[in-house]
Amino acid sequence: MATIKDVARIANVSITTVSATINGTAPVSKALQQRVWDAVKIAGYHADPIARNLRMGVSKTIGLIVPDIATPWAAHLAKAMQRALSDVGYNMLFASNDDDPEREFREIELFSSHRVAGMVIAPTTHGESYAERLAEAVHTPTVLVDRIVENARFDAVTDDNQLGAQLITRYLLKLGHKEIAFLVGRPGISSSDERYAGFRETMAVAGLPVRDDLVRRPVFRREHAFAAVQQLMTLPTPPTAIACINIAQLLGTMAGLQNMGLKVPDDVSVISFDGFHPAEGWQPAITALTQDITTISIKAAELLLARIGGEVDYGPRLVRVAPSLTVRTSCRSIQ
Amino acid sequence: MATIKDVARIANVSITTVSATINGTAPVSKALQQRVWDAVKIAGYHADPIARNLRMGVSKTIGLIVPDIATPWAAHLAKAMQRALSDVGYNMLFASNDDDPEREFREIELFSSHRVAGMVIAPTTHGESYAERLAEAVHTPTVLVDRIVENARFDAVTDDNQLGAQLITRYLLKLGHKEIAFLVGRPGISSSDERYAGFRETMAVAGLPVRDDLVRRPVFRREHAFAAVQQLMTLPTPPTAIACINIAQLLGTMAGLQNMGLKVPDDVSVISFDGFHPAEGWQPAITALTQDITTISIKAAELLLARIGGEVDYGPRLVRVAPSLTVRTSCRSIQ
DNA sequence: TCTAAAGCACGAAACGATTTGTGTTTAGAC
DNA sequence: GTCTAAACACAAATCGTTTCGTGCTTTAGA
Repeated sequence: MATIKDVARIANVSITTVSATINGTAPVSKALQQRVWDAVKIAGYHADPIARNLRMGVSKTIGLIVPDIATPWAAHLAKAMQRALSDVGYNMLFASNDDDPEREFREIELFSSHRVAGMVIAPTTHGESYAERLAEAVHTPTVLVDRIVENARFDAVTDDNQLGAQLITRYLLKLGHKEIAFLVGRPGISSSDERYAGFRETMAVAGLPVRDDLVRRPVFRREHAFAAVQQLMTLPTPPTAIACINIAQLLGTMAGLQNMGLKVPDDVSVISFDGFHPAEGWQPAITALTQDITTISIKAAELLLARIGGEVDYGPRLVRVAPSLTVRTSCRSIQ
Repeated sequence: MATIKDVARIANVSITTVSATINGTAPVSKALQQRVWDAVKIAGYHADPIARNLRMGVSKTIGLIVPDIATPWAAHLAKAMQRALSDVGYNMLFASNDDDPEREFREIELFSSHRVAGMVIAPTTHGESYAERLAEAVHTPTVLVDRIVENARFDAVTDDNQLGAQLITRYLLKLGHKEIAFLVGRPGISSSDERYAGFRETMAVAGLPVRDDLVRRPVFRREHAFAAVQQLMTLPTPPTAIACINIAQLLGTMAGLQNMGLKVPDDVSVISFDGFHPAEGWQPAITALTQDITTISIKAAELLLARIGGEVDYGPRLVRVAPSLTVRTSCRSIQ
């Protein structure tokens, strides 16, 4: 590969001049600039990012860390993020950690040692004093997405869960549902907590009670939801609708209902906070919130680039992205 | 951060000795080794990968390039690949290119400039003289996955498409289907060609003709499949089963059938080469081939690491991974 | 006891870029 | 026709490693 030295030799100038020309960091006469650029073309020169990185202490790379890259949500985020960032000259490193905080922190360490310019993290938020550990581990511009970390000093982009809960709850109420089962996720996870709180609030506003026996928790794995559904549907007064916090729950719920021979929405309505619709042609089509992952990515990229640019004097920022309710056919009207 | 210099100072030895101790590249007396390791611990030293990379010309990083990271297939591959490689101390860079060869080659360039130790590429295989371009662009150990590039000088891991075609065709025949529609993909894409060839062969072996009007091509986007289905199902003698090469086709097919008010499998059976089953509880559950992505990843990692290790004297290797047929409920027996 | 070989430690030179400090022109003002 | 400041070009230092070449100590064998 051609080095800056080769270019200098071809253009018959010093290395310094080549660098100054390319980066525009110092005045260079028009004539020499031309010679340099010609030489660059001849040599087919591209500055070596590694050497530049070593000298400058920072790279044109962003690290993305998600709990599970194999989920549609994370895959979409990765794609959208990459698009948003490659446009401005960044490339991406990514890592997936199976929701294991230990692996997560190892990945942060790894990215840091590679001197990434910034990170986007969908945090696991598990383990004790998570916020402190995170603050200690991260020394580079970083924006958190999806889940909220209490007391974190980072910018964050997340769903407007309160709005989401309102949309879902009001929709069910409008259809005439009053006995609504709610599957709460892992305690301490912001999305779960906020969604549940929003649900209770909306029910309260409507003057309706929330039956304790219809709230199940913690339910954050398929099997939990599977089991919870069995119990719910054998109650003396079973729910007429089930609200799922996330996809794992939804999958467990559907499997559980099928296992009991119950049909959606004939026997019970199902709604989900986390969009999951395989495609046209499959039944049931789940009525669910749709997250605007593209917007989330763009917002996250904006926040991150601002921090990297260093032209910010504000504290941690929290951006809420509004979800929308996509009505399909998994909820029926009961009058 | 602590540098090797700090460690040397603390241990009161030269930088050379520290490096030799850590990497075991030169003999160091027991006593000094101890001092060095102690100093390493005290300083909390980790060798800077960037500096090492610059000096050695290679990094402990593998690049993964796929057409679309948002597909379940690619997401799984990414995850499995990362698991297989992080175990042996590698980390991953990844990129997604929307099946656009230009972006693909830019990504190869990018990875090369970052001096990745090797690459795993699910090639787009589009454009003229693709193999040549690839050979010219890639100068580092690389293994191709999924699609086959004719005349490529790289190791490759791909499905055993012939076996897959046999499994699918025989299964349909066993159920009594004789009028089988086949949606062929983009011409020149190995997986598509091989699958179609395998289908014809199996039909021939069974002594059955392949009706020309039931073979549709090229069909590689949803809309194509959507349109193809409309035509197929309005033929005087419509097919009793439709075989889809990939997920895009399957989705288009299902949408098309729904659009016509046709039920699967009551009105027509559907089978796919590319596994797609949303989850338990959804209908129809598509009978499809299941690829063993974990095995593919492990094989790819093996081939790649062998090349990186440099202890190989063999030419390009092609590993075929056998798919299995997962029977669900989208095909009915017709007698 | 002497010599050759092996073992061990180190200084210095890479790797390929950016940046600092220094010196040399050139242009404009008086 | 000086003088001053701005413009311009360059050599050398630097980032944190690995590695080559050199020389000093041992140790083993004759």
